[in-house]
Amino acid sequence: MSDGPRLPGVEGEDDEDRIVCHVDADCFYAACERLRDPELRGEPLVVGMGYEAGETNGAVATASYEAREFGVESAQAISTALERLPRRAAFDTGEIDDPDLEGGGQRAPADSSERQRAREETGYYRPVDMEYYESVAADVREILHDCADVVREVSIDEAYLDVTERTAWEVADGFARHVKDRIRRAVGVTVSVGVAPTMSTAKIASDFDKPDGLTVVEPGDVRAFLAPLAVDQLHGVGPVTARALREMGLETAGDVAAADPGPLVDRFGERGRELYDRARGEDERRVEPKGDPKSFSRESAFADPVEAPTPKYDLLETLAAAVADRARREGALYRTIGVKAVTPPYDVNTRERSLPGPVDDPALVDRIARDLFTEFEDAPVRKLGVRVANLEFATADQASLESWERDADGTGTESDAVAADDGSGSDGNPDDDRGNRPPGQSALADFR
DNA sequence: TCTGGGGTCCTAGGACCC
DNA sequence: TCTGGGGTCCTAGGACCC
Repeated sequence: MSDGPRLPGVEGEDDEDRIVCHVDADCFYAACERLRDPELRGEPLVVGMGYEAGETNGAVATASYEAREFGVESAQAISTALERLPRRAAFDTGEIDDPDLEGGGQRAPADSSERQRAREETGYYRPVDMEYYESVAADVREILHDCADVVREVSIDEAYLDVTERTAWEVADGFARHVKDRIRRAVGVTVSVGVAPTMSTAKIASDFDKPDGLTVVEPGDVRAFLAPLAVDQLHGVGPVTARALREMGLETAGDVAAADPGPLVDRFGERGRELYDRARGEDERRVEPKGDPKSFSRESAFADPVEAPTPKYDLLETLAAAVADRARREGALYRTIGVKAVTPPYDVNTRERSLPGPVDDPALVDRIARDLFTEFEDAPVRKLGVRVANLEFATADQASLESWERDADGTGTESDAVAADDGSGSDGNPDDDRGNRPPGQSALADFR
């Protein structure tokens, strides 16, 4: 950047010194539910995905800290969660009168203080309501963008901020406090914040003191901060890698940092190198806004494995339509269509097919998904998925060029280009583009 | 903990090309 | 004729993240 002379070796050192902030909302889904229903505040609360009121299907998306005390954990089956933390509603209606004896109504009514204690061993269950959470997240996002020059949103409840130009190490603590306070006052949810010179350390720092945490790790303290952490605290180390590392005698980030990187690379490939670097607090990644998505998918599980073909094809059709619709609303063309079939005990099978060129063609998604799925037609299936990938987000210019190219060789349809025009998809009505589709199928529909 | 849903990235083998 | 090497694309699976 600078035109001035630079000493070799220390070149760019100052330019590269960043201040990165990782902001992570605490139990975000639960916090949102409490926002619109204050009765839930301070109570054990479980938000379930694939869960419907009164049912036992699905998995825990978020458990409040109060619910975690009963052993309810993220990703747990709702049925398991219910064993540990029965429904408050069931208790209040007298359906159960002792959480330890769910379903056993034979007991004599307890006295009121005993009853009160029993009641406290139950909790609230709510189904996920993404639309509402998105609206809350949008308010948080607005504040984040106001607090930093560059923001990378990682998920609905998590973002990295490059705040190098907004603060300095000496006052980073106050800066982070300001971000937290603004979000709490304006939106009503608490976030945990980690500040560090790299993305990977900032991420760990935000997790360090949850909930409502604030941890600043200055450049000189990074190694000492990371050293005592268990290896599975490192981002990218899951159960499999953690076990492998322990087998190599590496228990903590400090052990990894002090290890010979050679064997790590031999065992884990490129990831081994990354692991080694991250454990040492080295991470060259810059905070950058998130680019276009790489794929869209929809999947759904059966309550029990299904063998009969018809319900499977019915679900497949629904998923295919939903994925194609999503792509169209987002203005994406796709060149690869795939299916996923999960068979007992839990074998994940994927099949995919790439097309000669990018399309927007719901009928084709349906046909290819069916075709790829025939292999599993008679197999017991617990879960199904449809995916489109190799996405292309055409600009208006590109769309007309594409249209021209494909019309020229006779393999395209005008509707592909029309649907790809990202200036038109703003109202999100999937039916809008239908009128532009010529009768019959696109030429590519003959591809198989 | 026997299992939701939506993503990303990496690896490895085979096909195919030059 | 049984033998190079490099590059890219495709597919399936796996690990991981929230």
